[in-house]
Amino acid sequence: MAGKQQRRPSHEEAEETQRTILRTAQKLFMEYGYRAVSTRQIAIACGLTQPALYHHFADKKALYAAVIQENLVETGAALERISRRNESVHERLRQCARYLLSNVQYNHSLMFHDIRYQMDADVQQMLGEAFHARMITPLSTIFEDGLRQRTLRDQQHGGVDAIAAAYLFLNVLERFLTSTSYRQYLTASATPATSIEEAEVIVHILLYGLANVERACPAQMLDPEQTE
Amino acid sequence: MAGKQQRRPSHEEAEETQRTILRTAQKLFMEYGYRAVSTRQIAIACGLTQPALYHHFADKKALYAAVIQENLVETGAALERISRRNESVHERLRQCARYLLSNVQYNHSLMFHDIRYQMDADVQQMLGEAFHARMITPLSTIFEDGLRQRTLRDQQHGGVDAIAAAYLFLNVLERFLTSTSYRQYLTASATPATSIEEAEVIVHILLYGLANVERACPAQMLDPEQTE
DNA sequence: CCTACCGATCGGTAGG
DNA sequence: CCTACCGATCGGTAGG
Repeated sequence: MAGKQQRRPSHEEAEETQRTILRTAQKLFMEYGYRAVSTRQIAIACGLTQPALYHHFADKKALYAAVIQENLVETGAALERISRRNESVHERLRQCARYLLSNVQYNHSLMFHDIRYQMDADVQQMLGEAFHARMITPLSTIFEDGLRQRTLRDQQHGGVDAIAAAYLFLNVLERFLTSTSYRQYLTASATPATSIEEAEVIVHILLYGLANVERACPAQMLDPEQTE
Repeated sequence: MAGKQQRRPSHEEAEETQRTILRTAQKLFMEYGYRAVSTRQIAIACGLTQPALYHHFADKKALYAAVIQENLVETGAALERISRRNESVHERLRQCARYLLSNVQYNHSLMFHDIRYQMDADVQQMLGEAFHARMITPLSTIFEDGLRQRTLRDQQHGGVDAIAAAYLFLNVLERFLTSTSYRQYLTASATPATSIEEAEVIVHILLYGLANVERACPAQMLDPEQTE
């Protein structure tokens, strides 16, 4: 197992190959989805033959799980770092939004769909926990700070709990990503925002909403009079 | 072509079969995605053999396009009806949210991904235009009313244009759908909201945000001082 | 609308 | 890490 002369790759080479596979597979899986990417496609993009992949990963599912896991760890580290900074809730959310808009190219919905429908139950469980620990937890600590400081509404005043806020934040972020891509291929409408501007708009809307506060009072809206 | 005795199905039977195929295919495509559903799976669920599908639809892509088209027309009719009512922006958005939460079981991200990566260019174009006409246009007319009345912020005051607002609305809606399903299988956290309650929460957050307005003033946030 | 069948492609294995 | 190859399944067609 220690590495033969020339035919067999050295330990370092094998490790580098593995990193190449992970990086390549990530790009393909995140763009096209699990089923739409074949093992041959990944291998060829890495300069390998298809069976060579099975030297590094047990099967296609294991490769996919490794890709997601690696991604969550990396993104999670960044979000945790930001969430611990000594800055306002608004500023930390803005920084998280910037990070995610710049560095996360994948579609969370697609990823979750693949995890749910293509992975086995044990892997689903594992990746679900990793997602919660790496993405939801750091974001929700920021929202908890806001709830504690009362700069955010609690559930009695039209707000949501910190966990739900974290999900909402991710959803709004992704939404913007997707809506610009809709628009690009639908009408090529002008949306020239940079990630920084986009992050600010998203956080602003999430915190303050679309309503003109001079005109409408949020408090009165909490008791809907179910008229159909 | 006028309909043979017993072997060949009558015109009416053929039409009913076609409706059955559309309904069945819709359920499967919307849940699992285009590639994950085989033509045999659809046929068996309809009580047919796989080649029989090709009597009603040219190929799998044409069937998928017909499913999406039918769906957009139906949903679009409901949204147009609501958008023309003589009620407040808030109330109409609430009703749209209720309708979509109750009647639209599909994942827009998945649908768009499939349209983008599995359909041919001409079908992409057609479905993209249908989506804009049936879903975005009715929603954006409601937001336009709000902008005209100045109950919604314009772009100079931290708002977005009516089209972007419509996309955002759909995104937030879908987000909530997805977040509850994340939570169901992640931690089984308590989120017992009905569609009606959920619709109200979503519209409220979209209009008024998560911030506690007694504490924070949205206006001052419009000039971000790019500190990293 | 069915039986029978095709070529292509898939994930994965044998064996070196 | 390659060559050679397998069984399964896919979308689609022929022909009645």
